[in-house]
Amino acid sequence: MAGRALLTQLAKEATETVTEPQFPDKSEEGKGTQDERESVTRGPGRRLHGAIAHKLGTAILSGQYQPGDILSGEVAFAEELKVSRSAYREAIQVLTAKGLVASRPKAGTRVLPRDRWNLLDPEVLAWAFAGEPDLQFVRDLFELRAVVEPAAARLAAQRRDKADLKAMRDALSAMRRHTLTNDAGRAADRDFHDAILRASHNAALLVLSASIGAAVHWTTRFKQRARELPRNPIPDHALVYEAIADGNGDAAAEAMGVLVQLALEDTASAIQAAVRS
Amino acid sequence: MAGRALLTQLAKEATETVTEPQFPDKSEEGKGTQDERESVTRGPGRRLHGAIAHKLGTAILSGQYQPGDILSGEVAFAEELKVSRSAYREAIQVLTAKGLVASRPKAGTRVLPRDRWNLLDPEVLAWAFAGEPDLQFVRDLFELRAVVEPAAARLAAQRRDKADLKAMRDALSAMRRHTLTNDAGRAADRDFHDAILRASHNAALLVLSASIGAAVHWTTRFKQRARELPRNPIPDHALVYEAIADGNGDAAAEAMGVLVQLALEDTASAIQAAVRS
DNA sequence: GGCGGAATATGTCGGAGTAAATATGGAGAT
DNA sequence: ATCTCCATATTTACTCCGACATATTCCGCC
Repeated sequence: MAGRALLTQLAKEATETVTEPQFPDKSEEGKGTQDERESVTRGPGRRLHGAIAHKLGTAILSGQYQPGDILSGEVAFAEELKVSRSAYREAIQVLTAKGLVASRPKAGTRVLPRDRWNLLDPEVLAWAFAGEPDLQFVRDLFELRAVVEPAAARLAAQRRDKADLKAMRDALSAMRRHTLTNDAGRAADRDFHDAILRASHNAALLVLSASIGAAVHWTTRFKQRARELPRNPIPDHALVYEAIADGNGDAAAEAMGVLVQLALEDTASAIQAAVRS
Repeated sequence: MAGRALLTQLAKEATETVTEPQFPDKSEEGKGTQDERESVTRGPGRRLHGAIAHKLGTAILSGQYQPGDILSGEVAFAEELKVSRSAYREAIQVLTAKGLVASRPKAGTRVLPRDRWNLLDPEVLAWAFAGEPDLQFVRDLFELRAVVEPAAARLAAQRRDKADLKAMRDALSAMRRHTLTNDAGRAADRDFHDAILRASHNAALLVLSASIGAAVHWTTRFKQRARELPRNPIPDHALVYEAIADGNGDAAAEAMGVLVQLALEDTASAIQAAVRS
């Protein structure tokens, strides 16, 4: 049962990518060379099929497998990964549920074309940003924010209740306390945007909060690298809050529009810097 | 092996979900009775775990299981369904991937709160509309359309290429030929909106096309019931096309805005009628 | 060229054993 | 006597294995 070695390696690679996003770990794709340091991190709470799904998902999102490619057969692939066929199959079911692959008897499991992928699924989003992110896709996500968030702010201005406003105030004060230079501050930023989406009282928009939040989180990594944080975002956020509190939908949409626009510019320049280096 | 009976029953139940937006198969099954229940009796390409996922998914979306509820254990539930634990587990993995449930050893499998559900996943959307649809959710989806589609039209006006315009023209002429009274016409309608989303050349927006398209498809069931189709939608659609062809983003967004607004009103009145009855 | 059988990969099954999280109980301290 | 803390027990999901069933595809046959 030497197969356990690779299993722990897989599990470690996939440590907590969804809820607590951290570095996508640069595990170097060590091929067969496995390191037998198992007891160090103990058993990561990760499930095996989740780890396999993560591995295959990132491989697909990074273009390692391209649409139309056919994966090796179940038995072969499972044996190669040193896992049982059951675990491999459950991982494939996850990928299938997210529209990444489809399998049919005799035909094998093939990667679906990109437009079938659920790119807004938080987990898929995490996989997309696990490696080198596609700059074009980052731009697309910001365009989505620029479309959705101002509209959500407008609705929020019309429908917010006291609890919504309190959530925004709390997030705002947390942002003031921690600033955006640390994790707590960035979490507060997410909470603020999430509170606005919630205040829109629209389930369909709220679902996008998870996707947008994930996108924001991953793109802030770029901003960190380029450690120029010239702008103080608090006044802009406060402006959005006050417009929503006043019930002024147009002003809220306008203020949120500039907010996203500024974030886009910051990120764009940060990406430029990253590309240049 | 007498358990097979329930299996085929499950498979049959799941045939109408049509998670393959690929080609709705232009033969259209011809059935005179306007779909109503297109359970074509035949459940061929359907997998067992897919059927179980459908059954549980609809049960959750319909509120039969509420957030926080704990499902019976694997062995018990699998035995109750007369399926193997493997099939049941693979179904659970699908639901987990879509954020509907989460399972942990000893704690069991519990239904997650609504805001963790991937409501925009096409399959989840289908489950949501499998039973009596939530009127509030329908309204939310139309608000999402009202937000996304005009913005997509504006981008499309700036970025469309010849192929995009051709796709729109083809869909438009197909709409003229078939009118919206039959499936072919409605499919052309979907194609038109899909072509616009594609012309925005934004992957994030395009993903919403599948969700929006599914939402449109399910809501049209209401419009069918209320068989009043007073408005001729062609001029409105043509207006959108011309604005995009002209590269006039503002006009395209404006025209698309009224289009969605009209669709919302039609659906609202149809729902009113349905509720009254 | 259409048709039917063989090959092959996915799909399904049942059981056994492992790992993890909760519940339980007891020992010691306050 | 009550509380805290820790070891243990138990329950449940997780993983593995080997076999059989089923559905497609492919190829030879008519």
